[in-house]
Amino acid sequence: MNKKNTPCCGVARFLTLLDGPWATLIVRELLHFGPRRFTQLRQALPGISAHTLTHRLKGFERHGLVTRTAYAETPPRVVYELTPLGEGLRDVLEAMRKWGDAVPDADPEEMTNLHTADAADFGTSAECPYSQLSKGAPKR
Amino acid sequence: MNKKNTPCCGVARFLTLLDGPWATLIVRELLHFGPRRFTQLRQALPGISAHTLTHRLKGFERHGLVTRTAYAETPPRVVYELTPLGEGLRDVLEAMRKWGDAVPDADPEEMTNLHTADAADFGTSAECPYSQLSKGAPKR
DNA sequence: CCGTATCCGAGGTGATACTG
DNA sequence: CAGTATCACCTCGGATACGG
Repeated sequence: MNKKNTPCCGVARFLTLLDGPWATLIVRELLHFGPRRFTQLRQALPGISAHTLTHRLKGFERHGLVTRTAYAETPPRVVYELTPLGEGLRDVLEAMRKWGDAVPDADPEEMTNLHTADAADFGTSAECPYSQLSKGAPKR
Repeated sequence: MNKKNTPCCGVARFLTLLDGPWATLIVRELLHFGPRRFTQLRQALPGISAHTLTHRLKGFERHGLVTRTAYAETPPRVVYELTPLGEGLRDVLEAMRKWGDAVPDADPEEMTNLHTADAADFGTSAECPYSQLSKGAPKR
C-alpha cells in the first residue's frame, strides 16, 4: 500500500501476533475446520498442553483474531471461531503450505512422508507431527 | 538421532525452518536486497546480535535456504544469498505483509513503540522496529 | 571483517494438580 | 468440559569477550 519497501511492518506484525510454534497451527485448525471447541482443538493438536492452548487462544482473542463463545450449559461448552481478521490469515497459511510442500527434503535422513494426499487443504490436522518438535524434545 | 524430522504438512515445515522471531526478518532482507554480507544484514536488522544472526544464518544454510560464500581476502568477505528455495519464500512474506498491513491497530498499548518511526519512511526497510519486540529487547 | 564461546535473562511450553 | 496455578525445562536472543 504505502511504499513498496515497507514489508517490514506487515511482516513484523504477523510475527508479533502469531508468535510461538503453536500459534499458527491453532489458526490452521480453525481455518480448516471452522468453529471449534477447546477440547477439539486440543485433540487436533497432538502434544499441546491446556496451558499453552489457553494462552494462545486468549492472545488471539485479545488481538481480535478469534472470538470466544461460552455456553452456560452442563457440561460447559466453549467455541472458538475466527474473526474476519483471522480468516484473512488463510492466504498466509496457504502460502506457507504451498512453500512447505515444495521444499525438497533438505535433510535426507528422515521424511516421514505421509502427507501425500491432502494438498488441497492445509493438511490433515490430526497427523501433524509437530508435537515432536515440542521444546522438551530435542528436535535438531 | 536425526537432526530434524520433517513435518508432514507444509505449514509445520515452514514453522520449523523459520523458527524464531528473527528468521523471517532475515529472509525478508535477503529477499529485498539480494545477496548481502554479514555486516550488511547486521546493520539492516537493528537490534540483532551477531550471535543470533550467525545462528539463524547457519540454520538457513543447513536447510538449503541460503548459500554462504566466503572470499579469502583481507579483510574477509562473506556473502549470503538466497537459494531458489529461499526465494520461494517471497510469496509467503508477501502474504504476511499484506495481512499485517490490513490489521487494524487493535493493540495500541502493545504497538506503541512500533510506530514511533511511524509510517514516516521505512524507505529501505532498514529500520525494522521488530527489535523492540524481540524477547530480550529491553526497550519497553 | 567474520564470526565463535560463554554467561545470562525472557518467554514459550509441558506436567501436574486443582477449580467452576 | 474448560480452564487456572505452579513449577521446571528448553530454546531463543542479547552482551561481552575472544579468535580466524
